[in-house]
Amino acid sequence: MSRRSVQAERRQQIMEALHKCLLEKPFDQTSIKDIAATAQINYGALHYYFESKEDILLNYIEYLIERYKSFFEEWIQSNSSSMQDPKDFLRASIDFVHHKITLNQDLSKIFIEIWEIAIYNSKVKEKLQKAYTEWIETVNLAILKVTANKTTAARLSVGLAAFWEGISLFSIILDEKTIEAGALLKDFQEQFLKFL
Amino acid sequence: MSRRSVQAERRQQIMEALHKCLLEKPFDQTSIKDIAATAQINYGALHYYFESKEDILLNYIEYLIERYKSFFEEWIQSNSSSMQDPKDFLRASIDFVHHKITLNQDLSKIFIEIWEIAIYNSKVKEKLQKAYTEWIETVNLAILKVTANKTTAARLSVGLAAFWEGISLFSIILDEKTIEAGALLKDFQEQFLKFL
Amino acid sequence: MSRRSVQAERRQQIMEALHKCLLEKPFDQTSIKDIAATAQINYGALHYYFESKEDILLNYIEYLIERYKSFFEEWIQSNSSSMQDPKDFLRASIDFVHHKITLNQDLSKIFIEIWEIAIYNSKVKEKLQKAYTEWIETVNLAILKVTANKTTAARLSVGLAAFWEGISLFSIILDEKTIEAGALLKDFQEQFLKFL
Amino acid sequence: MSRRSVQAERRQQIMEALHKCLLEKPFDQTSIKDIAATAQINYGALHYYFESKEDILLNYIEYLIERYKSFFEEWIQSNSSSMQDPKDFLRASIDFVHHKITLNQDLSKIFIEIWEIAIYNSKVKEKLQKAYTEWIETVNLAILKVTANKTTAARLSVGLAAFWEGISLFSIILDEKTIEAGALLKDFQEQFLKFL
DNA sequence: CATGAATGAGTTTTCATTCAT
DNA sequence: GATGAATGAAAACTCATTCAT
Repeated sequence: MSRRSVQAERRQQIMEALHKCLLEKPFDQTSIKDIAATAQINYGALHYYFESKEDILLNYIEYLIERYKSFFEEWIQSNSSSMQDPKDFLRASIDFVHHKITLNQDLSKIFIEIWEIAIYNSKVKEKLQKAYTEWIETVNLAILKVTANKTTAARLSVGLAAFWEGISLFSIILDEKTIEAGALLKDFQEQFLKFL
Repeated sequence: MSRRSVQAERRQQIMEALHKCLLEKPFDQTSIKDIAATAQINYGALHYYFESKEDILLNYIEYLIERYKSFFEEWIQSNSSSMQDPKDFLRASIDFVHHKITLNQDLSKIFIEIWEIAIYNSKVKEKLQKAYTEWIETVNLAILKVTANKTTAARLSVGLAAFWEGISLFSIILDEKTIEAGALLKDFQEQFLKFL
Repeated sequence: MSRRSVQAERRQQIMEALHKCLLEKPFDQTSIKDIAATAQINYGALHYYFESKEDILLNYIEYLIERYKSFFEEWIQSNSSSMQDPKDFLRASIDFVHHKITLNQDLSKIFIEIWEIAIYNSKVKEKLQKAYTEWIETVNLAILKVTANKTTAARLSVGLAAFWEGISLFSIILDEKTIEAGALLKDFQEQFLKFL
Repeated sequence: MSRRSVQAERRQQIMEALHKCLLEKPFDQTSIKDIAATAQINYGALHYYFESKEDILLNYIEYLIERYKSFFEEWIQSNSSSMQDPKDFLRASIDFVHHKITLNQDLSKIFIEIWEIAIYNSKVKEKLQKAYTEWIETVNLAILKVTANKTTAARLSVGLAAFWEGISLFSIILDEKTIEAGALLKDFQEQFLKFL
């Protein structure tokens, strides 16, 4: 394997290690040694692949966002041709988001962690801003395939994203009985599609 | 001043100091000395008034929740008599929530901080669960004054709370231009009231 | 009650509180608040009755030694007249020492604590020196009632005291099976009496 | 020097530093910084080589016991062949114990420190139990070479060890004039050998 | 006399980072 | 490139003692 790819491989390992660590402990309480041990890499070497602990985090956030972006795009690619009715396709897309993103508890946990860091760290904040802005725009474009009203689409896309975000939060901390997240999402989805 | 109230006064001071600190730094990066300095209290004394740093946090969360609960209840008390139409009253209540809670940026920041801690700390998680369950129930009762459909009310209350939570998150990090939070909330509010 | 006796009463309470505390924790790990709480006295008041934590300890050591000295002397007083044969009386005295002192586990623990402090604290060391010197002299006088040989008596008294001290140590830490302290003491006692 | 031996070297240094420190101050009053300074090692590094302060102590106790065990065994090795009469050999062995162990004041001090810690710390207690049980067994085996009576040997070995322990205590705190430890030990030794 | 609030030095421990090998 | 030894700042927490009320 070339140097380049050894480097890339190691960085990938470290990203995945941080991902695992964040499921256990907040970033602040995760030590460089924890990450190294999880990645099965010498802890001194982390500073060879990344400048600092913050640098690891910043790269991780990009990695995570990229991962889910391409995950969603791949799904779009492989499903867009199979459905004729744009409304059906929108419904299927929303279903995908619900199950793979909104109700993905690990992901939700990690996103809260990132939101929290973003509040006090402007570099992280920027990355999060960019990601959510793009995400809302993606939703917007999807809606525009079903309605011609730009104002409505813009507003709905923000509202929908916000609603998903809130459900994602609730589904981690509240009892499933209290929120019945799945059914609730389904209900709102139908109302929303009717509305268009 | 009596001993009893010195005690209470100091604890109050400490709560407010932590509040200020959390607007600047995450809890983990806020040292006991930071809190003490902000409260203008000797740092050793913090362990006189509270058992540990975690104890301060737990008390703070209760204090914060209690503060906003009574804030909301007071508003209800002083406005419930002035409005005849329950729908008007619901609209006014929602307006109050939007402006004083959902779009209160300081509060939103601190709540994200608490959410994050809750993920890894079960005591904090319990407190948050209780607070949100009560909050959703409050919203539910308000809705039940306007509709007789219990299932709808239950689901709407969770959905509304989640939507507010999401908007609250977005309003801290995203550009006001992107989300136009105020107008968005207003729009959804009207749709929502029409729906009932 | 007069002031004098209130003062004396409180000091007595504190001595007994320290005694209880030392059965739980070493002196260094016993805080002034622990002692005060055990004595059911305000912790600030301890400095009214004693100058410092060390002062409490010094007084306690004297109190403890005095207590066991008079305990032993009272026994001597009430039993000396009932026995004619000095050898029988010596045997009975040794029995008393074995059961009430050497094999008194609480006392042994506290004495190890005091020995340890004495090594590094000259004031405590002095008190311990005095107490053991007197103790050895008491044993010496008892032996002299049975033998006329002064050199033998002097040497035996030190040896006997040392042996008791060692058994006292062993009986706290080693299994009763390993040392069979009671039987061992009895055995040696008989050898010792035969020897005289 | 290899990494492996740097590790071992440092641990050794730390053990010796604690040994020196314990001659000055009790363990509780010896700070991690004191030990580090004595070992001429950075204080943060102590936690690199040992888990905690208690871990250092536990390792030290093992190190100390091991040191004296092998010290004694080496002496046995090099002297066992030169003496024909087992009684002479026993006498010589006891002489060795008297001078190198019982009357070794530094060692006695440190052992009192360890005894004291053992009372309140079960891990230390275990180590001490094991060490003394082995020690008594060693003495027992030595006596069995001179007498066939197992019960006597067992009892004598405990008694002898206890006596030495007591003399060791006394020799630290009492005046040499009062106890004449050397002569006393010699006397008892002869009585003891006669007895066998 | 009694109370308990306040002080701040001191403790153990953690950890990102550096750097010699 | 890889390793792990070393550094020292900073954290939470404890506590004897003082002193105003």
